[in-house]
Amino acid sequence: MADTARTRLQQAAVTLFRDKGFDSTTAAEIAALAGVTERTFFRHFADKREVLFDGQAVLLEALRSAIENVPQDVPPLQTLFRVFRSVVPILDANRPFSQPRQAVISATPALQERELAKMAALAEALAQALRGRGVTDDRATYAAQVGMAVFAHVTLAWLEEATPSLGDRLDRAERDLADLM
Amino acid sequence: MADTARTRLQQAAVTLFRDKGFDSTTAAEIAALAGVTERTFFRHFADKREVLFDGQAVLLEALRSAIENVPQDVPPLQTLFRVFRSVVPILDANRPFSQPRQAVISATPALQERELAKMAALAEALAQALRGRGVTDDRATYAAQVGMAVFAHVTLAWLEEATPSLGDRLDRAERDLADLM
DNA sequence: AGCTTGATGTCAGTGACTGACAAGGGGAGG
DNA sequence: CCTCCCCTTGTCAGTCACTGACATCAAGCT
Repeated sequence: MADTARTRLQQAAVTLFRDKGFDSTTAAEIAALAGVTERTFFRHFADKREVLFDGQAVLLEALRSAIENVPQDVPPLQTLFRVFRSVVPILDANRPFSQPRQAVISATPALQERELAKMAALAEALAQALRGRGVTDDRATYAAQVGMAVFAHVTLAWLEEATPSLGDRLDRAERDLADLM
Repeated sequence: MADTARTRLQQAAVTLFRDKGFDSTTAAEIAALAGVTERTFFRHFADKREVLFDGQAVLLEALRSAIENVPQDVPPLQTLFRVFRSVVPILDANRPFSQPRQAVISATPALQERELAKMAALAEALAQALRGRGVTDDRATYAAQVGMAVFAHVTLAWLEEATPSLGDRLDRAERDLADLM
């Protein structure tokens, strides 16, 4: 988290996106506010949207490793809920940063699109992990997608409104899901 | 489906994307092949990707109206599966067009991103419809997302490989889903 | 000191997309 | 038949996202 060009760019981006909106801030403006050139911006981030989606990589690794600590005999969906609960502390710690970021995303269709892509990647990673634990191909896909859908919806609601807590919301979601079947 | 500029643009786009790839075909090339100017392309489609995502609107309406014909007392997920089965004939009829289109999408990350966004919109529409039938807010969201995830996965697999039929695949998916819980 | 490596700056170019304005063609009403 | 109007398209100029090629410069290694 040093004061590197990369992190300055990320902070500048959130600030400008929040103040002027995503569409009407140029990559050059972000770079200027961060004290670098536009070219440097694109060296750090593949495109203008990507500047907001770095945490996903961290989250992905957290989820990947968390899944290892769940006994193999726990059924797939239940496994995922345990994994989600295990990353709650991380999300809690990041809420101050995540909240304004999510506000920007929620206000910008182009960014929501990217977020969906990231969620899909996360879901695919979870599915892979489940397959590694002996879950059938399709079932792993379904479990991962269902899990991610719930996880995304719950965290989004929790970023808009801090209470109830993430844990409580997950409990409730798990019950809702059970009712559904 | 007349021979309008719009449809010519769509056909030209699929052709060129298939032959040269999405990234290395320009909007101007598509327009030229369709016999119009680049400006006309962007009058018909908000952006270069959107030229491939028109059918979604038709599908959405089909799903919307199909849901009306399911008795209110059928539980949510089961409702959705009935709805999906009811649009199978439409999808069957469109397979010749959908298949090459999907091949292009599957080969292009930028297009997959857009497809996810369209699916999310479809899911939201289904959720709305379910809420209109008295399903609780969150449960409607979950049911719709679960349903769409399965529907998307099933149709994708079916576009890659025509047999088993869509109906059979839906049956199997429904069973897989039940197992999951 | 000399060399290498990684991050940054500079510059020129391509292509997606937009706004403003003009032009043509067919249909409705006189 | 003429005229007005609307809808679609063409033209042109401009902004901005993004890229490749090359130069610079500081930090660490030998």
